[in-house]
Amino acid sequence: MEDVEYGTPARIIDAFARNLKSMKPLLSQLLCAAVQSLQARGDLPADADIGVNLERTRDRSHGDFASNLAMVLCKAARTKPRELAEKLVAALPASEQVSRVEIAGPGFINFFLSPTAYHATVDHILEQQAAYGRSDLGQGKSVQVEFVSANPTGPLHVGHGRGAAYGATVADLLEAVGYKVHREYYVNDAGRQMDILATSVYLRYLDLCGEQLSFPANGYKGDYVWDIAASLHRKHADALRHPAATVFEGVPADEPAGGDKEAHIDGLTNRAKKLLGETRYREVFDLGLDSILENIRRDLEEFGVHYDEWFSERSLTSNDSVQRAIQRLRDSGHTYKDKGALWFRSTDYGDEKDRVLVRENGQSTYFASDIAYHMNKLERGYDRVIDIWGADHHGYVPRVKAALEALGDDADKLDVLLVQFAILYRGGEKVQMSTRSGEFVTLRELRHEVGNDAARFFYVMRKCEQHMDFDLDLAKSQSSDNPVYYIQYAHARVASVLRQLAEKGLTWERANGAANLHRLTEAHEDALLVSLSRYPEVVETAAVGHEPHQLAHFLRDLANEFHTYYNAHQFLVDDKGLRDARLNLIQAARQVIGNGLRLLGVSAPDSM
RNA sequence: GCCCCGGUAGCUCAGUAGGAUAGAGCAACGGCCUUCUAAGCCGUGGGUCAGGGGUUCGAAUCCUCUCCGGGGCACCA
Repeated sequence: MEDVEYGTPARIIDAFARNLKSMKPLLSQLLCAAVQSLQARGDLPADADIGVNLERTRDRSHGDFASNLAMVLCKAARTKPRELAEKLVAALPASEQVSRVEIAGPGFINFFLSPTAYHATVDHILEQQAAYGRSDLGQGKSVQVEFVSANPTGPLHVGHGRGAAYGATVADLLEAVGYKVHREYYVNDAGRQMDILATSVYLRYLDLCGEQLSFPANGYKGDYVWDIAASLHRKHADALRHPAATVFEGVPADEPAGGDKEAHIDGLTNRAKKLLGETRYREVFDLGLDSILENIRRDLEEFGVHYDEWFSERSLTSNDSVQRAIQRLRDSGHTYKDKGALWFRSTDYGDEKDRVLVRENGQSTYFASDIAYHMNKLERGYDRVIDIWGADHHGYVPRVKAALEALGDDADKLDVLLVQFAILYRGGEKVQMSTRSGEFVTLRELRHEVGNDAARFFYVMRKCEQHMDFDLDLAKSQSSDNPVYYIQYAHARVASVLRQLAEKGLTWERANGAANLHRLTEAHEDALLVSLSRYPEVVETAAVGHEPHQLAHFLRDLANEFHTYYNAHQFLVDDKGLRDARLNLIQAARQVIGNGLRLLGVSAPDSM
């Protein structure tokens, strides 16, 4: 290691730095200036690509930030990395925020920040409060985030919960870093599954009327179907009743009777439509749709997951979007007819096989609706479109992208984020679930069991492509083993200290604390200061990478540093200067923990 | 068969666009409460980063092959 004298003061850069909310951009500016001056002297080619080259050090002896710039650019400069590093360091403008610069190892440039820089962070946090950590990285670009979008054929279950928590947090993170976010739920309010729901409701209704019938193998068997049927019966009494024998007349046999369960349920749907007539059938259908959708909305709302728009699939048919999308694909020559169906030649765009747009029976497919929906999204002019799907839909990605390309749209504007399943564990045992039989744990049951805070946090604790083991016992436990309580407790502890202060008849003077920040020289205080200054970087990384787990882990670490500090040092000391400085620091910690938890949709209580 | 995701400490997982000695929490073991909440803190042990080969100054990270686990391959939604 060696110290190198570096350049002339550049007041412009420090003036700029005072307006910055975090330190990393300042150092990037300094490095840029150094590169430019080497370029001006001809020591570096003018087209040298700088890129991202600044990172937090893992080891404090390497300073606060390290840059591998010299190693990256040494080929272009045709010099050894360490020689280039020395030239770069010599060309670095001076800054109040930087106390020392070192060259180390193969050619790392290590930056040691001055205590002033960290003290400025505390001031920033206390001034900006809830705004600390927000940025304008996204520059107001618009992004649409579609998530959950579960079929309204039953209540949300724990699998949807992960998509809900993940999607909501990704959306909030993007908003925090300056994107204009539109949150949307795509309501599959058309199609065969909804017909099956309507038929299931109707059959349960007939049962309530006193008809004897055997419920179809492929019908929806959940209790909520009985509830909807009961509403239907309250409203219409026996007015919609037809003899079971009439309803089942001419319907193909069900599976248990050696028939085809699909043909059986479709046959029942057709009978229901015929016997009830268009209007009354639609009434049954809409009663099912509306009550389930209302249930889903309430569930998500209670979970702290809010939407700007509930987009109806049916609207795509009624306003001819589907027809228009299909027509555009036909006009551009990407379709063909085969076996009575209209096919989209998605294999031209890398899909495994071609896909049907319009079935032999004249009905357009779900895929056709989805093309129209994505066409609609892009027509609305978003800069980016994000779809969050369950991992079981991954095979669907290539064909949607293929369709967008065939339409002449920019498929790269679409990001599809796939969320893996969550497996629940209770008492060390896997909780068995089966959607078919209607035996699944609902999101509501989960929320009631472990609480919203734990559920939100646990769902985003793992990166989305990881299969997740959700430990219900841990989520419920009120101990330090539970990261949610651990973090919330740190927040509450600060509030508690301030209450103690008041009880002792003392007051906290922020300005005095700010003037005494140089008294914070303990190793624990230093560690806390570093973490607090990292927060904006963490939010940006988490937002840009769609990785809420980064924030969850950061908060756990920050809470740990706070608890460690709490145990090692008394805050409410007699020395007023030191006391106020410490109060500034821990209040800043409370603010950052609170800001982070809010982004994750978790509450930050002042007492527990 | 083809495609996607994963394989890091006994368990659950991080590892920030290849970087410096691979980390955390549980679990195990040993300590710390007359003092701001012990819902907390400190210490100890623990690793063939699934395995082989390659790319380069440098690989848990990139390429390739093999093995293991999960998921997907509809004129369903």
